[in-house]
Amino acid sequence: MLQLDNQACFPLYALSREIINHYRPLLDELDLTYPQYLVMMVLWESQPQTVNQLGGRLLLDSGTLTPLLKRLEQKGLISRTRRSSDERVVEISLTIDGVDLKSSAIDIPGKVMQSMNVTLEELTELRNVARKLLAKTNRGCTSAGKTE
Amino acid sequence: MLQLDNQACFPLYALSREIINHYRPLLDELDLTYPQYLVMMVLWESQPQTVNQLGGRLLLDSGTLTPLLKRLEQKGLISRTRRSSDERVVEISLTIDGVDLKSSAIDIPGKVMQSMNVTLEELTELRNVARKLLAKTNRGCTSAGKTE
DNA sequence: AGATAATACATTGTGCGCAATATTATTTCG
DNA sequence: CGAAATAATATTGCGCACAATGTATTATCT
Repeated sequence: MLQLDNQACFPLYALSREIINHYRPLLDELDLTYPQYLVMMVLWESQPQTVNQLGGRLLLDSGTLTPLLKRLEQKGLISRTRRSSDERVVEISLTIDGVDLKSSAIDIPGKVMQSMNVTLEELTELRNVARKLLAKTNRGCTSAGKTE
Repeated sequence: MLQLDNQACFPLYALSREIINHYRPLLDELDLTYPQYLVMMVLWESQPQTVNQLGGRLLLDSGTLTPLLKRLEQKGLISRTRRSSDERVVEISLTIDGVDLKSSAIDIPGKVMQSMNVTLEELTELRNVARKLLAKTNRGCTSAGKTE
């Protein structure tokens, strides 16, 4: 019928923005945007990582990441250094401040859940549905998933 | 654990972008962006609508909509006219071309489903989960739903 | 080794999203 | 009625996303 409510994509698009809006006041305290927070989270998991590795994990290209990483560098949270054995590659490492920021971020997911007034079950359901479809449409890209 | 894969928001954020990326080549043929397509869809349902009404439906504010609507106007798909009985309000109507474009858009959802290689059941599940959470976090805003 | 291709990142330009603020028009209230 | 409050849209500025292109650097292939 080509109606907004019949589309699967619109609720997804709207909900994604809505959730990020709930992150915003919490991330403001850390002086991070949501994409910057994602990059930091990936680096808190494993470090250092190349721009390519970050992009593979977050499904973002250098056109998005390069300026974002420069901003994180300016904030003193990361360092960007060319790999000596391959000057094409830029390795992203956390600074002390970058590592330390994790402790301030640790309670953000809980607070977001609370402010959105949703249960863990609902979020888990959402996550599973989204991950399933993401895996289908994005063959291989998230494959670096030795995270668990 | 503050890991990317534990977050509900990241798969949602990534999947939302991923789906929109599948819309892109199809929308390119209509010279529409995804948000522009959403606005057109809302107008195809009901017309005319004020900027506020569109924003309430799509959860977007005038800071996003005003320039977007100007671009749709430039393309000759909509007209923007101040309501004479209340000069604050801008009414958005479809032009003939705007109405006609619907027939070219009618088969987009099916093509997207196909290109993403997902089933209708999966999309329905995704839509229902997303709508449920959207309704919870967004009390009242989608209430203008006389669309069914 | 030298040309060609491939790789990794950077740059440019466009269009969102959103906060903050401005502008104009209407309501409300004393 | 006139001032203050409210409402609807517009403007400005910043940071993504993404396409297209550019620039080094490394790999490949005679």
